[in-house]
Amino acid sequence: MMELTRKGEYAIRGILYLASQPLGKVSLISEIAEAAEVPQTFLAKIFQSFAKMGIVNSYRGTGGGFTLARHPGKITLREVVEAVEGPIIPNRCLIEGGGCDRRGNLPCCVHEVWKDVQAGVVRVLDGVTIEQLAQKG
Amino acid sequence: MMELTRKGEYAIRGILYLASQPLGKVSLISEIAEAAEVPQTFLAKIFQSFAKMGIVNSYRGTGGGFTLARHPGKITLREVVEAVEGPIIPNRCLIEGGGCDRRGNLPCCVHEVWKDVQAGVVRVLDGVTIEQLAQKG
DNA sequence: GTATAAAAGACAAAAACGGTCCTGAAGGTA
DNA sequence: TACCTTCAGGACCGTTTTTGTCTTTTATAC
Repeated sequence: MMELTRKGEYAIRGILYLASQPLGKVSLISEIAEAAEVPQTFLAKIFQSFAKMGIVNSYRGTGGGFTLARHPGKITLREVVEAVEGPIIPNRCLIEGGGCDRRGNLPCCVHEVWKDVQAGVVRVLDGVTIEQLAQKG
Repeated sequence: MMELTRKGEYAIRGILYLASQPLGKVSLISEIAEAAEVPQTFLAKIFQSFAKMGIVNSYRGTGGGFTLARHPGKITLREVVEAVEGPIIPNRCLIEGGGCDRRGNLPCCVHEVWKDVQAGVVRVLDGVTIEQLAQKG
């Protein structure tokens, strides 16, 4: 249960490669894919998501590629994971805005527990930057 | 990401029904399914898992059915969820026993983070019993 | 213009999810 | 013994998600 998919795994590997490069250096997706050992076309999709979320900048044409959009110390693991996997939601009932009980419009009896789980996971992932991860190697 | 499946949702609903019944009362799967609004054959599979994990007792033949195997205050939400969804493992690397780094037999740089996530989730779910949930519900 | 590189979308195999159905086994009951 | 009840176990099946690939388009540099 609660398992990260390959996409999330690849996303982390890809962004960590960028973080390991000199700040501001533009990297090709082919280069990142090779270094991170991820299928190139799949990684391209992942980096599209990153670009949309403002985690990386993308440049087209000759000399194009990707750079981090911010200092790696300002990018959290949570952002990276959520960019490709969507928000961290242990149960649908957290989306339905409190009307999750089957007999009415109140929160179900597990609602608060899922909120606690969510908060716990978010706190851990928000507490780690890709700079910290990159330093560990 | 990290979403509970229907199976987990149904599992909780089913066990909560049992917890709401007089202690020791034997309930038919058909009765539980109707009360919990879950497809009966599907719920039957779920209760098979419960029985294997020692959460419920099952009895066959006339007068058979299911009872809780323990007092509801001694059954945690974690047990219920894990019985049907498997162990809480945010990343495969937690299974591989430390050899998750691509360049060798060491833990990867995110390993400790996943351990923290896992520990956090487990702590929350272990802190809630189905008795507590049943009282609220 | 032309080469380069990312963006976007269509497509597809494989796995997981969300069930159903059927047979068998175990336990009562007459 | 025969029969009925109830759970156990496995086969099956449609749908969705995952894990990609491939092709076309768009933006940019030279």
